[in-house]
Amino acid sequence: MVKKLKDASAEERILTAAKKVFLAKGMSGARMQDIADEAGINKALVHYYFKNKEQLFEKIFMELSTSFFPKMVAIFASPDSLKKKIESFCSAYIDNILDNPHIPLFVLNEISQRPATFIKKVLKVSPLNMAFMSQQIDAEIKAGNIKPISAVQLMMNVLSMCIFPFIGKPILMNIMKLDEGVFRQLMEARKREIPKFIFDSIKK
Amino acid sequence: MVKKLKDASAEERILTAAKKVFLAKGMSGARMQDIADEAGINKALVHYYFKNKEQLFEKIFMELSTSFFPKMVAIFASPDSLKKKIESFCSAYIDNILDNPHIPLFVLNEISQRPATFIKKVLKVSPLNMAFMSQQIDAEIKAGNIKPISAVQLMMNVLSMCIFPFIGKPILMNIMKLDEGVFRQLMEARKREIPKFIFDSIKK
DNA sequence: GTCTATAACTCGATAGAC
DNA sequence: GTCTATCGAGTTATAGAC
Repeated sequence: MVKKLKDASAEERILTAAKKVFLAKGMSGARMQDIADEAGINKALVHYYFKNKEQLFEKIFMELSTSFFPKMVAIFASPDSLKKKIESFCSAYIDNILDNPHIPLFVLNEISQRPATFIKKVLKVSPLNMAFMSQQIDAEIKAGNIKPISAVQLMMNVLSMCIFPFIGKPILMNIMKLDEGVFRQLMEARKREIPKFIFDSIKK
Repeated sequence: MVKKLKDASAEERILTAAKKVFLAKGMSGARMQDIADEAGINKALVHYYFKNKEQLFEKIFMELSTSFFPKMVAIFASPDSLKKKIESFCSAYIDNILDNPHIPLFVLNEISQRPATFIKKVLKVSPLNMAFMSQQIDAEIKAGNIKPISAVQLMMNVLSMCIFPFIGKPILMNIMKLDEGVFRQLMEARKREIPKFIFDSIKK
């Protein structure tokens, strides 16, 4: 049975609140008081359930980063063609980010803040081996199916075009005179536009 | 006459130190003590030259954001062909970021934190009108020089591919097994690879 | 202009009543 | 399990000596 938010346990309400506050303000900008207020409970209770801010943050960070580094393995390790994989990835990944557009900036910012602390933890939970994908690209080139291109450059292009618009969203909306609705439509369209753009570039 | 850092005035040393500390930790993570230490002076002196943290931050933020939103106007408003402009932009802009690779994440993060506060200020100093560029793309399509593509999507692709690798640098280096030197080489190569990738895609 | 000392305040964390 | 009250460390900012 699905509980309403107000009926959720204190612990669940804290986690939901912490996710919202950390996403919006980051580790150093978030306040335990903000989280308690957002959860509608007392600050002391946050410490009752989670020993300290760091531990609560890490729990939220791991949860959010597994969303940002999703089960790409499933897509990338599949036996599909390169084209199919890139199409699947762009579509699934943009859909994924559309559900919570603040995750990319949050995750990349916190990782940049403390790479030694987080990169290993993140990649342990979401192993992201690009070697197979890289080999497949090289194989397609060798087979004469696509034009020569550096596999790393191509993978950077895919990731860049899918993720960056969400990171630069406020400024992009402003300089390109977009409103919230149009921005969303553009991102929906990118699920098809990016693969098209890529294969127009590398097809022979 | 160019002064050495140690000989620079206290005010200059504070600005240099503040730039370094804010870039590394952001507004909420930076400490006035960090800045004083980095400048090799007393904390009180920072307040003597700059009334408070907010004012010092804003000065640094404006300086760094004018580097992030550079004189694109000069490039975009030039009478050059679309191809020439995109080549010029990628080359100049990637060179620009290579000089201080932490600027993009810093600027985009602080803007996301307080869009209402900063977007107007930033765009007042660095007016970024994409309308002309957009019109030129549409004109090239109409003239039959390039394939049909949404101008906004194309501009997003250019910006994404130039900027994103610097934002995702720690994680990209890790999942693609790159070291610092190889990363730099890849970015140097992108100055040419991105325009090539784009025009392979949209040329007829 | 630069420093020491400290006031004023914020915030994470704990003690202890219920 | 949840609350009120408060401690104590850390931080911004100021006062005042030199």
